[in-house]
Amino acid sequence: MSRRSLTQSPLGPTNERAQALLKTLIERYIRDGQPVGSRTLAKDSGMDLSPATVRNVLSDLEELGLIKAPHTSAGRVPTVRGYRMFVDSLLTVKPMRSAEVEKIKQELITDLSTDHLISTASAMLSNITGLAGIVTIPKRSILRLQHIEFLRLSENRILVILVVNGQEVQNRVINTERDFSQSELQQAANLLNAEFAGTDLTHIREHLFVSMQQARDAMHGIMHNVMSITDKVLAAQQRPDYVLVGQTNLMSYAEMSDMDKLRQIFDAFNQKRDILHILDQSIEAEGMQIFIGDESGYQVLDECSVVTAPYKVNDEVIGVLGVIGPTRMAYDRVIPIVDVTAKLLSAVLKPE
Amino acid sequence: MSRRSLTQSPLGPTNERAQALLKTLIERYIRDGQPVGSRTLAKDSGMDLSPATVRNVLSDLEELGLIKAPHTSAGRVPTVRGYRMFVDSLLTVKPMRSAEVEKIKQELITDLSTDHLISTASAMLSNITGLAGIVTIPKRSILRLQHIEFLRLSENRILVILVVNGQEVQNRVINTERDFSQSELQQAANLLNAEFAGTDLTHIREHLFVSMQQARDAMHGIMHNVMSITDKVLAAQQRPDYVLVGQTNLMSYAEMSDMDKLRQIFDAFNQKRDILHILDQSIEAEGMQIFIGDESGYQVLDECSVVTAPYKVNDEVIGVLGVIGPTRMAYDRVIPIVDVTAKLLSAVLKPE
DNA sequence: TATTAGCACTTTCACTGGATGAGTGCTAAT
DNA sequence: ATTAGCACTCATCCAGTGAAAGTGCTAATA
Repeated sequence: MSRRSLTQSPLGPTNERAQALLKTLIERYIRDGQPVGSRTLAKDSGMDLSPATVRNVLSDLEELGLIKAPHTSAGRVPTVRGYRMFVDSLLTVKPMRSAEVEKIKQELITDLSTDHLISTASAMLSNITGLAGIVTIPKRSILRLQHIEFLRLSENRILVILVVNGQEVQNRVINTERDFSQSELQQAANLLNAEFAGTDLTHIREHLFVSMQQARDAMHGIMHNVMSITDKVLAAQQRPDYVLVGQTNLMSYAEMSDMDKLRQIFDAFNQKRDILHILDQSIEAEGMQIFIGDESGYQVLDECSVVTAPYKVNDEVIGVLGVIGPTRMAYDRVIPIVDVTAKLLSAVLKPE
Repeated sequence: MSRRSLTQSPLGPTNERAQALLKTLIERYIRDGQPVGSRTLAKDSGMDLSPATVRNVLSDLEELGLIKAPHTSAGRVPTVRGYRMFVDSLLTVKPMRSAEVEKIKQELITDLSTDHLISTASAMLSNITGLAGIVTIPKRSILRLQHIEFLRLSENRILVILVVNGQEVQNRVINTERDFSQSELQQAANLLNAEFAGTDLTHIREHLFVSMQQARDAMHGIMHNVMSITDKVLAAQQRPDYVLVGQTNLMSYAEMSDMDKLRQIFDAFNQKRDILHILDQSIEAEGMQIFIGDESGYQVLDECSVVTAPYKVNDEVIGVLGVIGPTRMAYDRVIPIVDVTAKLLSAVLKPE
């Protein structure tokens, strides 16, 4: 009995047929969003089976929790578990058309600043997939100081300009208790540049106190305050963030027609907290991740899937990108797109 | 006959009653979004009139194009012209609660950077009105150079850091034909800082060529290239932009329940072009502006109103803020909120 | 023993035809 | 000038109906 064999060896050769049917069912459902019935599936499968036979198989699949029927006389629809099996073992990915790859490549290499690069990548993802594209701001754990500069804005505010990794500039305004003259600041900057140029920011912080001791003796304690300022600057780490493009694409899908639901999703995008948490998991996994429906652990996204891939510099993961769309997205197309885009972005970000 | 007198002197004392009824009708409609009928209006007006009388007046108002009936047996709904008359001459604004004013003030003064200030202002507008808040990035026409700095990133890329107006920092990466050494750049920066600190950027550009002539003679033409770089930098003006907060608020309104419409509006927000054009008009007008429905000239916004006010520094308009919401927004509450927020933001931005 | 034809059954969907209610415009009375 | 009265119009709700789609089960079949 097919029912028992499927349970016993869900991937075994005995059920090739059941799996093939599951596959075509999901492909069909992804294509046009309608529940798929036995008759349609029998035709679509190309397996010369009668609808009745298909029905038996569908019944088994339903019992396994891979598909379900919205109501008695509708066709079947994949469940989260169904999609999971689909992407894990049934999916045949469609490689990207080389024209598309080329397009992304072109767009990315003509870009200069990191910030703009991120936006472009997000836009590319969104455009090509027709879903929402998302790219996190890279968090460089190796922040090699190239140049630091202090600028006196007013009596108790100092602008700190940090150039790191030969690419990025960070501006931070900090408040101080006492007034520093521009020449004092200049001195401090010179010292720091001489001492720490090319060093990782975290290293600088560690060594700062040692240097501070020496400096105090040598320079009448003037540097003491400056150093503590520097420490302040280094402590203020940038909070994680992302660039999201094309959320309006989601509005085209029927499963998002519920305004309340949609609003909750958009609010989650603005909130950023939950979304970032999902993306974080992809950073940790260091590989592609696919969250289907409520697998993400967030109720709001229970009709959404998230496909992510980390991007790296020097073999270190510094960010994540991906797409967000309805659970019935075209995984076979989307997965390579996300994958390739991550690789391309990694390549472009590679320090020269 | 009331019909004729209304046409002849639309603001005359003869029609105080018609105007009062129009006012209460609109107020009522703004309150609960349902077409208002003669019976309800008769009660609401507090004027001791029979529904029949009210009907006659409504008939007149409809003929004047101030209200219209969605269908025969529905009540009346204000037209754009009706809203226009309402805000122009019938509206009694509700001053903000001082607690709210205080809240905005607190939020704004605890903020440091200009960028963050803009975001906060936008968020405040959105929160208090329950609509979408929008604030343009200030465009300072007086960009007084405080400090310029060149940094060699690679053989043909230079990072330019501009500090202007003692507040803002602008980073620009430019590509050059030939390689400049850091010391060359340092020289150039020193020269520029000595010569132009405190000067307006546009002035600098004008005088740059004169200085260039002199410099060429004096410095063997090394400066020539640097100067042209500087010119390049100054030419690249920042493109206008805005911060929009709370677009999801719009999804609560029944008139936005049409997904297509909503999507078009959101797309317009992302496009930015049309929205910026509307905001520009408020810059030029130098005062509060209210665009009701299609008055904005954009089809997508035909069920939206935009209330804007410019904000200034030193009596010069440098940006616009406002809210976007459905045409039936609570103008009496919204108008003072936008007005006050603009004034508060102006105050906070005042250079020290 | 696996497959299939046949059939009764269920449920959605689209449509229909009142019935209801809200609101209007007109007319005639005040 | 105002108002009561009334016929009329539309949207909305509801129940009912028939068609379409699809299922599960049973019995026949290869």
